[in-house]
Amino acid sequence: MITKRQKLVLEAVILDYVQTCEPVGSRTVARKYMPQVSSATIRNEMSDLEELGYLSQPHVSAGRVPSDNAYRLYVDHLIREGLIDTTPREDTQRALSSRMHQTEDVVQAMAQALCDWTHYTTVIMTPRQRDLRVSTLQLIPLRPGAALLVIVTDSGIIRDAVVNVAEDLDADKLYAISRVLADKLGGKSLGEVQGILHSFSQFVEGDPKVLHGIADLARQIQKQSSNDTLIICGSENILYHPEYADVQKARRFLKVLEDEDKLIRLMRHSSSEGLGAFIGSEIGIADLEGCSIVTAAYQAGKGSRGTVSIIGPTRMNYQQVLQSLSSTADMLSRMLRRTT
Amino acid sequence: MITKRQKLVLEAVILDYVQTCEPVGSRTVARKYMPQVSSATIRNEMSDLEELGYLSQPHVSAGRVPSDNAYRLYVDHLIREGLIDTTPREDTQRALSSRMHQTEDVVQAMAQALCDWTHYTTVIMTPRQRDLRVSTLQLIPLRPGAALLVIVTDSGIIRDAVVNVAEDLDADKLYAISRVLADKLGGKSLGEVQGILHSFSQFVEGDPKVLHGIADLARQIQKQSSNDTLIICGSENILYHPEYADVQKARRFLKVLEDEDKLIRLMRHSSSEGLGAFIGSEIGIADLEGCSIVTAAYQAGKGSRGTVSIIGPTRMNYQQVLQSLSSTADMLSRMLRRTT
DNA sequence: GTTAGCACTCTTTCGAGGCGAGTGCTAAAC
DNA sequence: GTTTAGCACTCGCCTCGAAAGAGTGCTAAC
Repeated sequence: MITKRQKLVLEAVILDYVQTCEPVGSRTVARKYMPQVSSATIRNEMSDLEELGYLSQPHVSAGRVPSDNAYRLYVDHLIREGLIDTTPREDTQRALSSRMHQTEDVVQAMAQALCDWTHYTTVIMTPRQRDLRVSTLQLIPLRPGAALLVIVTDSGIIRDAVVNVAEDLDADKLYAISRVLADKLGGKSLGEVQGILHSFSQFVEGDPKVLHGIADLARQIQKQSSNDTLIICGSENILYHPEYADVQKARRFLKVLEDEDKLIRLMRHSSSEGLGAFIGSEIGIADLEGCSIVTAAYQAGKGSRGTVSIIGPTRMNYQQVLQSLSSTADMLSRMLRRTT
Repeated sequence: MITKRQKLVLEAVILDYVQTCEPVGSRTVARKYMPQVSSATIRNEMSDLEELGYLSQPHVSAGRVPSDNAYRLYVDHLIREGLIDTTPREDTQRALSSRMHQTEDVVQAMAQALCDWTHYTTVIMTPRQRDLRVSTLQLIPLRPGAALLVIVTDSGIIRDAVVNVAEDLDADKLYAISRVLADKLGGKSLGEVQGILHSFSQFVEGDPKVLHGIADLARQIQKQSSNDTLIICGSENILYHPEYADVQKARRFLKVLEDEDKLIRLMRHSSSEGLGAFIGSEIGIADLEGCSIVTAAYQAGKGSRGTVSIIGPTRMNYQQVLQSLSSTADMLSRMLRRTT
């Protein structure tokens, strides 16, 4: 077990290291954080903390650097002790109040606010679309043989896809079909919609071209609903941090952000609700060595969960990040419930 | 006037410098590009070229580096002599053939292909939306008092906006209104639509709430149509180039790309048709020092012009870039004409 | 248990010296 | 008159070594 004073020393090291990105020496801790004891005492404590695996020395005559374990302890402490204040920041609220109606614009704006404020990279995953429920849908004529299918879901997310339809369908006929479809499909999740559409094409009698159109539509929905959407914002922020003074490293970081599938898999693994964090090697991606990912889950409609997360160097201001994420997730949940 | 052989030397310096990013010495030019003459001869030519302002030396015992003027000469030469082959690359065609119907997806895919292939940053400006013509439109009920307006334009670009409508309008009523509106507005440009809608709200008698909805709609269209859209792709590619080994510089570069307004103004100034280039200081943005922007214009529908451009270090493979841009613009023009 | 003192280690910084690349100039050759 | 060989000169870059500085661990005293 770790003593009270060791905790204090550890916290001091973390705070100072987060600020300066330089190994922290015993004298610094004593002077800036714990003036009541001498540097020699701190030195002893630090030596013990190193043995416990919470600190390490880049080299023998340098100060100490917190380990992944140290950050873990610190973050768990922050979360458990409820030191996170979810009051949203002013500018996030301003972004929201500028009366944007369309969900995805709002999410985009929040991502932007988040990464402006934290100077890290923001990734928001919108919920798996198969879990979204159809609120209404409509077919709009584009050109002979093609129509635009617009699906409005319960959380306000709008999806559109171009589908092939029979050549002879005009606007009125498409509208009639839309009404029937909307009637049958309203309230169903996008996942269910596929199955229903397939059974349609087996049982309904009618123009084979229309049936072809319906199958096409099912396929499009399948395609649309099977992937979650990621909104990535401020990836260039990584260049602000001295850990990434090496361009090679920055490039590898940005490369990972391009691989959306990998990120999505990662986000899905994050703690099922509330706040969570992957610290350093916990991420399990070699190219993200030295990074942490902090995530917060939000609810969109019933049962479908999205995450909002921040990726930055392990040496990260966890307090600030947890706070921002927490309030953002909170607002997102409230917003997306509102439109249900 | 510049002699034939000076041109050859200049071209050799440019080609070698573009490849290596190192000052080019006389011996290198003689050995690799002009084995028929000696390095001393090249040395004399280079000295003259420096006097003419086409070459410069980073320091006295280094090789020569081409100046902005040199690139200008070279690019003008390439364009004027018709050395640009517009045959599209295979993978660009593949991206297109993967049957994407929606214009914006196609444009996105082309941007991606372009920056994968060139390793520079691609910026595509879609045409000013006020010039787009309405093909059809439809109002879709979202919730009481709000509807989604979907406008399909002649070039296949789809715009949607949430508008406030009277509370008592159900799907059928909205559809009826849509038909009337589509009838009145079809073929008009988005710019004209605003005016027409305003005159509506003065002359049509009816439910004031509907009128309010129409005014709201006009405002939304105004907002949507007044800004051009930029698609930026591969901004992190800049990190691949040794000029940007300095993180500070890379950051400034990425910062400029975030300022869309500035970019749009720049794109608008580019040569009104065909190929054009801003080389180095011609750009006129301090933070883009050492960069060039090459642009190609494309037509989308009648009268509305978009540009596709590539931003990279001044030391850029202009031949390749001009070629890729030219063929991409060509394909875009053809594609967007098709859907008219 | 805490602290002062001190020897020790290791990085960082700075300057000197040598190396190499490339030039400009001169004089000779074509 | 143009081209070429030869040579002295310049200047950036690399390496090496010494000095400085930061921080530790240990010991002995409080």
